[in-house]
Amino acid sequence: MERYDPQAIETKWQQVWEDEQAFVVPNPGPAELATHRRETYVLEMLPYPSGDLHMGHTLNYTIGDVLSHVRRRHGYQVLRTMGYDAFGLPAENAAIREGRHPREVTERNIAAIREQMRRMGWAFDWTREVSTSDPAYYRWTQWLFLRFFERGLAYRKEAPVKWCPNDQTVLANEQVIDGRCERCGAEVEARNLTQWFFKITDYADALLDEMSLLESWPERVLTMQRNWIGRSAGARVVFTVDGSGDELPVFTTRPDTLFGATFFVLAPEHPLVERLVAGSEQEAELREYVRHAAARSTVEREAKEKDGVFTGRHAVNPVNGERIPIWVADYVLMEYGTGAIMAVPAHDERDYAFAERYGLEIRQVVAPADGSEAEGPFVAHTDDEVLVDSGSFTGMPAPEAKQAISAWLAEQGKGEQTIGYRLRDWLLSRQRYWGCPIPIVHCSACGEVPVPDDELPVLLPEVDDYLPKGRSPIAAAEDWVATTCPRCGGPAERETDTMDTFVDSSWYFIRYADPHNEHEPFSREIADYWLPVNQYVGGIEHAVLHLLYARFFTKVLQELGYVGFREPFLRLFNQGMITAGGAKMSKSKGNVINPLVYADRYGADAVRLYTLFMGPADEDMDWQDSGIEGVWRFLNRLWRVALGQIGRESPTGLDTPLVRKAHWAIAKVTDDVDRRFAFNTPIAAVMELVNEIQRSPDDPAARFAAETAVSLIQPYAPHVAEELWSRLGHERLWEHPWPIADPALLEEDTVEVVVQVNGKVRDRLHVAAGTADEELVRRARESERVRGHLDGGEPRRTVVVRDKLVNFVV
RNA sequence: GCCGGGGUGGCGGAACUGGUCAGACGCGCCCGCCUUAAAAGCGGGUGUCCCCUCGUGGGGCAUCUGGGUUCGACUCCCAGCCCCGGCACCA
Repeated sequence: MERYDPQAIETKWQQVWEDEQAFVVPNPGPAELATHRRETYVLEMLPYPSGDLHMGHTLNYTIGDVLSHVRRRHGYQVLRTMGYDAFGLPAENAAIREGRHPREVTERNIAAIREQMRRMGWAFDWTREVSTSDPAYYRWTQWLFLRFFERGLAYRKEAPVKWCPNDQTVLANEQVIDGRCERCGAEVEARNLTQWFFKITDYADALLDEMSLLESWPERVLTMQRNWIGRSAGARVVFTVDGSGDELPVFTTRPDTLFGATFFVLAPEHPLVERLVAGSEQEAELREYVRHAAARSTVEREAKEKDGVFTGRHAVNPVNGERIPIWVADYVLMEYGTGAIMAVPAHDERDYAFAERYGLEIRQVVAPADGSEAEGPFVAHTDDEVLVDSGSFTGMPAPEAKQAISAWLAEQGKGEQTIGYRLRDWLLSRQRYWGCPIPIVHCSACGEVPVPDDELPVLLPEVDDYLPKGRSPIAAAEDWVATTCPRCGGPAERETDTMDTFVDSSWYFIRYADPHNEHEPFSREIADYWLPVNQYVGGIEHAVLHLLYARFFTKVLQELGYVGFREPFLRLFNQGMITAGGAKMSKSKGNVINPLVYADRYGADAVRLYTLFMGPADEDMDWQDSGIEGVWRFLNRLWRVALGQIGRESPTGLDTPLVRKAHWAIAKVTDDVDRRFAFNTPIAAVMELVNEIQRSPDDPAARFAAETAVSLIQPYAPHVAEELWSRLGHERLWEHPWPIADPALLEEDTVEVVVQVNGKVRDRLHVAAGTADEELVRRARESERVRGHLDGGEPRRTVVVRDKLVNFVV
């Protein structure tokens, strides 16, 4: 018999699919737009095009492939394509290293990864491919930016960044180690830079509340997004600086503890610090503390013990006029709330630790209603607490006091009830070359002026050096920077920052619907036809940023009238990580598994099959070479079993054990994929079927069973399935209707009923399905084995589950 | 610390809404067939302990630990231990 030769088979069918445009799905015509076909959109996260396809991609796209093949064969038009998140730092670094243009590096990598993806046989509509670094794409990223700008959702403000004075570059938090630059070791400085932001904070509530519109997202992702947004109800309370009367607003979730505020703390970055200490005896010490705090990484700030410096000044508590000392301490963050807190050491652990260290007063103002004493900070927060030592609010239950004190403050004009968020605006400026240019012109007369739509795209200029030198590398292109103001015609300068690549990937899934549109980013009709995405598949690492930004973009686009939906991704599936030897794959560990190496040895089908057979796709899985050999053997067995059926009859209307096994497998595979998102157990089911066929050479339904096995394995191993299908005399399995299990063949005529005594199985009965309870009990009591365990006594109780068991309790 | 997910044979895992002696499927290992031999393939066995008249025998114990609910628990509840992931001076 001819041997299974995956390489030849895979090359052959990949060519057929390409020639036949098998997975190309055209956009609907005007008539179809109105009626809506049976369509669905399966999307996998846009890959960054590094040169090599890795295991994460392989798992991601194989899951998507199974889902889309099954849906296509259920009769859906399936939109599914591929693209590249092609801007970004790695290409820029490679370009610097290799002395080439980032575009060249990126194009080379795209060509390589595209080839590798084709080698794996994934069914994408390649005619819809997009690349975010393509001017035909980023033109529309710029166009969308301008719409955000017009709406006041893109704005500039000064924001502190970590700065390496030696490398002349902005550092991300994770690039700062012990206050020093990760690369050169220079002491990091804080620096203020005017940068672009998106006003995502305006959408904090929508991003939280509209989670209810999602059909099925993993709970852990929703939780992470909720925590990230961090909404908490509280009050704004305005303290004042004693003497100057400067206002010091704070945000607190515990207005009920206002009478317990015994000191006040400012973040080191707080703008008022400078003025408070100017000329005081604490000035030198404070400056030193502030300078040091600024250079510290957040990680370091968290790890160290709480410390701070007294400013010598005092704040006035609006509720009782009390003077309390103002300290500066880096446990207060400028980014959250107002950058200042009222410290209530009796009811907050951090304030308590600080107060203990510096001997500050600790005054309890909330107590359990039962009068019990608390040790340390009393932070317990239950509904049966009452206020003590709190002026006219004394004795009031804490929840009520929160309202009452907030209301009182509002009356006095000293505060109000409010809501705080952890979420901050999205800083989108990057002082980098390889990104989408921000289409803004700075004019000394007119200010920030948008580049007119008909001048888009603003193309990246050519420069010699991609290293940042205290400003974006683009700034070196002086001829490009110098321009005229679109509004007044006077001399002006182009914005030289580029956009965060998360902007590029916040709308690509809509572009996929209408990728060649030259007049607009996408047609609303076509977008609304395909979207929202029915099934999104990707890694958990994007649980917050990408998914949150894409949700934000979609809401804005809906409000601008460009799309008719509020949420982009109705269902989300997060795949687990594939490890090797129990450890995350990394070059430094030398344990990277290259899927292409295995595809060369065992074929792409075996690699696809094994990545899903390893375990539940949403959990981490460990790669084992012996495992892929197992699926390789299975494919060989399937090959022999199927070829053995060529020329054999396939009578209809049979009811044999193999027919029943085949229908069982159909039901199992279909339910597992469609309902459970389980991809490992369907493979096991087909294995069982194939084993069964092999053991029943004389069953007249052997051919039917073999064809069913081939049909069911197609979404996983499409090449070998297609080859066998064609050798069995059929064609185009990829569009052949998905098999349907016959319910009559799933029901068993006779069932095995277990007979238990006190929950322990003592015998088994083979009876007709649906046998009446009384009959079951009668037969069970006749059993020798059961009688032995009943000891002649009468059962105290008898439990019967029809078709399953009889349990005697004695 | 908080949030989320886990803990089942030698290994990866199955058991979906509490119900057929838990362990499908695959790996590994053992025995056999085929072969001059090997590879491949095929057949059989494989949680653990005990008893025996050794068989298509009988029994005990087993899903991290300890309790509980139930006729019946891998599955539900309580307490604890361990592992993985995420977040975190968030006021």
